[in-house]
Amino acid sequence: METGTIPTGELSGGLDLYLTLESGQTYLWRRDDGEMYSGEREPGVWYTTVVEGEVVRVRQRDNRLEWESTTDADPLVRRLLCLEDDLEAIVADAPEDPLLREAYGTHRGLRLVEDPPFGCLIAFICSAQMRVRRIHGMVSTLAREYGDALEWNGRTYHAFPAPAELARATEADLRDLGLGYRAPYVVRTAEMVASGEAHPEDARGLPYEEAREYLTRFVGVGEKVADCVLLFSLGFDEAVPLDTWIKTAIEEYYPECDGGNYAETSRAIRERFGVSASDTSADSSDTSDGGQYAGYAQTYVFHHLRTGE
DNA sequence: GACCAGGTAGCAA
DNA sequence: TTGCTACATGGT
Repeated sequence: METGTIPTGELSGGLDLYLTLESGQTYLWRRDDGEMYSGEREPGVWYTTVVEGEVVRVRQRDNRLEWESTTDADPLVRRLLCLEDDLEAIVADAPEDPLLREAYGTHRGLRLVEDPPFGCLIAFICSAQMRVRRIHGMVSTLAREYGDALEWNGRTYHAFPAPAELARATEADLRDLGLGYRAPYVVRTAEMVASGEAHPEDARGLPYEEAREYLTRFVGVGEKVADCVLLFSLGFDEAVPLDTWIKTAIEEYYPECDGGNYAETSRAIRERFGVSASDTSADSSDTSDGGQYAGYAQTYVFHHLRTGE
């Protein structure tokens, strides 16, 4: 077993592991006490995931992030939890806006995550019309039933299934596991990836809106789920998934951002939530749409409104 | 028993 | 394109 420690005081903007892993961004971690997404914070509890065949466990105690793993997981932990993001600057540069200020101010240390693309894709296909706790339950079930089991330190951990493993399932199988109408979406998308027809990773190099369009080719993936995959897996931190909570926020706080359809509303809210290019770069050759870090704002607002905390 | 949850596919106009 | 509606399931 390899272990390591990362002092969270050295991270810009700090880290709150509980908020980061239980704010509804990721469904690929499991809490040792089984109370993931119970809404109850459990200081010092271990969270585990399996990435690329390696078990990775993390916990936060005092001012340290401790990890243990089957491999040297320091770089992996930093990547999965976006520990290199300059969170202090992201918060400081965020637009002056009452709701954003309140959300950012209330949930210090909440970071984005960078999940493996396939697991993220399937998790958010499952997320349709579903509460976060049940999404986590579904993903855990898929891992238990179809994922590789790893024995380590006397415990069994299940990886999220590879595309080919999940593609072995039938629609009926997944309905029996409680996926409901999402069952055929999961099977067909797994088949698309397993066959090589398309892979969510292929969206990574594209311009943001093209990347979102690319992902909607997967069955069960519309614009909102595509935005989730872009934000929580593929590094598009300008993506703002327009879910029920954000739509409510737009109605109540930013009615002028309602463009009548997803694409236009998305543009407007990214502009509203993001750091404009001129704030972050003196280089006028930056051709991005702007809205940088709008996804951070989205994640804070989502968590803030959903939990009412 | 409604109502709702990190929506999407399929179809009509 | 835009605007319905059906779709599973479990919790409140």
